[in-house]
Amino acid sequence: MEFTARNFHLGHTLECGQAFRWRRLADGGYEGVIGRTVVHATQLGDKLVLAGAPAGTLERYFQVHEDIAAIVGTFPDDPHMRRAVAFGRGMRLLRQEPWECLASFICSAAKQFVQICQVVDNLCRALGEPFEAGGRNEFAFPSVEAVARATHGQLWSCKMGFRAKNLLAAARLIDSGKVRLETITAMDYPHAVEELTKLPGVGPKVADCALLFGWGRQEAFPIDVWIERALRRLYFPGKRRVTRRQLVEFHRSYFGPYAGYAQQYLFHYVRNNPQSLAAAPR
DNA sequence: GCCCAGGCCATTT
DNA sequence: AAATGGCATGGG
Repeated sequence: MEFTARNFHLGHTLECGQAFRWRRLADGGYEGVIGRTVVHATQLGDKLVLAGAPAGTLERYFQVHEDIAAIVGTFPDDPHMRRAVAFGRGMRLLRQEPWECLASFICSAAKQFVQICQVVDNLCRALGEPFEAGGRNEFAFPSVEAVARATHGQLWSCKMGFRAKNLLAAARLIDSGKVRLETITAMDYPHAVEELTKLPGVGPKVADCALLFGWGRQEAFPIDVWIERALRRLYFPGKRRVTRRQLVEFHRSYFGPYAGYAQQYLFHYVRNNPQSLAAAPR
């Protein structure tokens, strides 16, 4: 499957920390699992070659239709966002399967990207549906039911530590119908957050990640330690006692209709350029 | 050994 | 509303 996609940067897209099942191959391409398929992705300029899954699946997952230039054009025009956009040019948000995204981010709390990938891989090998691809055994991301029926010990052995009991309890709440992920789509943003945060291990940050990367909700603006640092040091330089509430008010009024996108560009930038936070540039 | 990592939660001020 | 400590694990 071949697409012509302008303003598309596969590397930034797959390595900016939004998805955890991709690995970079020696030839510069990427390989990852979407549903029950292994997908191979490579890029040469505007030419994007995606193989291994039906075209519709790939178009949706990679959001091929999105006009990144137009989205980036809505960002506030300030020095920090200009640098973030210059650094991550072509990065786009994926549309992941909501449960997989939610469960992965439950496992992400206070862990680094590489570690999260390892835990997610452990989880898939332990509880995911096996399938064969290219002569190799691969594993789908485990279903809600598979996780709900697992034992605490099985999750524990995936090296997710204290997150194990949260993931197990969350899967059981969803499996029993007490929290219904299918209802999230129709909810407005505040209700969606309220519903997701009923799940143990899901606070505002994890809920925002799931809503942004799984449900495509642009109002979602995950505030992790890096984004909090970025907001404070870049947009409130030198000010003491900036409250959480002020940060939320600021980002909701400042970043525009694609705030979630802006957040990801900023995150990717500061995460890979820590010096950008050392002394606030003007 | 220490500190921190794409947090959350209960408890305390 | 904000601070604090606990919760597991691994890397610098």
